[in-house]
Amino acid sequence: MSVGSAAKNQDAPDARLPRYQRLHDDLTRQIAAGRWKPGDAIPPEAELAATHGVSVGTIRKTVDALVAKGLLERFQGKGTFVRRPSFDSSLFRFFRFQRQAGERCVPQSRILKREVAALPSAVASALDVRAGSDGIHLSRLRLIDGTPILAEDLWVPRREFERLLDVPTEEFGDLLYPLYEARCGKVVASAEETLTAEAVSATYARLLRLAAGTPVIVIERLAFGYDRRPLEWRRSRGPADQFRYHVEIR
Amino acid sequence: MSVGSAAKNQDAPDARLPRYQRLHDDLTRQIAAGRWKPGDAIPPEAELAATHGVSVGTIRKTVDALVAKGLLERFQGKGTFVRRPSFDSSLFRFFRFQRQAGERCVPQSRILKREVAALPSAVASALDVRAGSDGIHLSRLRLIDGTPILAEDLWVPRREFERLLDVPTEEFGDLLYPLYEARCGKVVASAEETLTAEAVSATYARLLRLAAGTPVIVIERLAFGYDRRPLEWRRSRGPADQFRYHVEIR
DNA sequence: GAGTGGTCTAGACCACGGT
DNA sequence: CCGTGGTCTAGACCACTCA
Repeated sequence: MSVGSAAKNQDAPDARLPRYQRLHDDLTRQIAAGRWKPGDAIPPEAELAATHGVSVGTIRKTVDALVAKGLLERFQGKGTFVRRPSFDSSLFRFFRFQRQAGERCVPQSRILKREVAALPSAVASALDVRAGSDGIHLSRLRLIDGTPILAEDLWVPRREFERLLDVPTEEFGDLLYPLYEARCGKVVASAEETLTAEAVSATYARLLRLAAGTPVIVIERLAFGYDRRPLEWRRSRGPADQFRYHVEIR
Repeated sequence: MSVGSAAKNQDAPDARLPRYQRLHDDLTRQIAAGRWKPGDAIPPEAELAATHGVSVGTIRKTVDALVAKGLLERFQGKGTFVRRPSFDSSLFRFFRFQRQAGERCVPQSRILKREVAALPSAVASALDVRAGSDGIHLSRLRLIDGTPILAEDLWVPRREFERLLDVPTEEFGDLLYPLYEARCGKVVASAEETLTAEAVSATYARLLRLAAGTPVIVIERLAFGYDRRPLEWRRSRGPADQFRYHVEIR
């Protein structure tokens, strides 16, 4: 009756953890590894229960947690699906550019520079890669109706995003995360942002067409994959009077 | 066998909602009403199950949700307790003033003004009270080591915070939320914040001892009670170079 | 109607905190 | 030791979707 089936897994993940925990890690790993693509349905709960040798209740507890984390999505009568992070909407929830009231739009993107260079040490550290390793650096400007709204500098590790170099920058499109997914198989699932503000520097004043000293919001974002490993670091600046950043606490 | 026991409750809360939902609302209401104070234990799960006529599993599902929402706290072997929102730490997570690295401190508070006046219409609307009703308005300055770090204007509805007028402003202390709780029985449990930035106006430049035009972060906060009803609205301004606001997305 | 998730039950056993 | 929450089960029945 004891659970001790002497199952010595080589990566020793279970040290008498509750089963729903192990299931959680297991499913997370499989999703991160791409066993099911975003939009795919995972097996029905009954099947998962059978294949994992646990009861449906335990499966439900695990899936509940993954749904809460935003990894999965449930639809009664249809199934449980890997969530495609509709990141683009949540990312821009803090802008207040609506053409018509309430309407969202994706700003146009113009790549200003793409280069391969050693990652700045702070960035390498944030991305959790060896100091001094190569990265791809992009500078881009984002505009709405031709008005610059955001100047961005971002880095990704070269090793994992090599294929980004195959695409002409004119063909990058307005959003990068779909490109990461299509070209490099990297799905951005979550992020951490740090906000501050400063008086605009000469460089960015020119880019954003602002008077010297105008306040700009500075947003640093570290984006993570399904497995919570960091993928991309970026710093964005935009005119403060265009920004409202909304947060719920607790 | 049907559940339709023709129970016409006068406030018609249940329109065939799942029981864990009704329990959830029920417990939330009782906590908000102060049946148990922060720090108190609620009855054990078995007892709740018995008194509510549901199984323990259903109680657990409900309590799980309340724990996730931060209303309750569980301790194995001890019980389930109403959480005292240790708001003071989470509220200040965005400052980067540490005297020593990593160390937090509560800024000193100096009340500059207290007055009774009709709530500005935008504030009345945010607080969900009749336009034109009386509010209490406080202006205060918050300092660290004597350096002004934050200038705040805040409003609460007079009706519910009348007793705030009994206390000399010199005795307000450095934190308001504990005062709200002690004097008015109002516990702040959550909040929404909106951030933006602007060039400092003459008034606030003087208060914060900044050069004219220095960028300041502007934080508007709407604070809620356990029952999610708005309690207080405030707007704070502080020098941008003192602020780092950290957020997790998704 | 077959298949899916959604709700709910009644009870077993475990782990922890106090006495 | 007892009372608490923590894990897990096996199965019932409901609600929804889709062919």
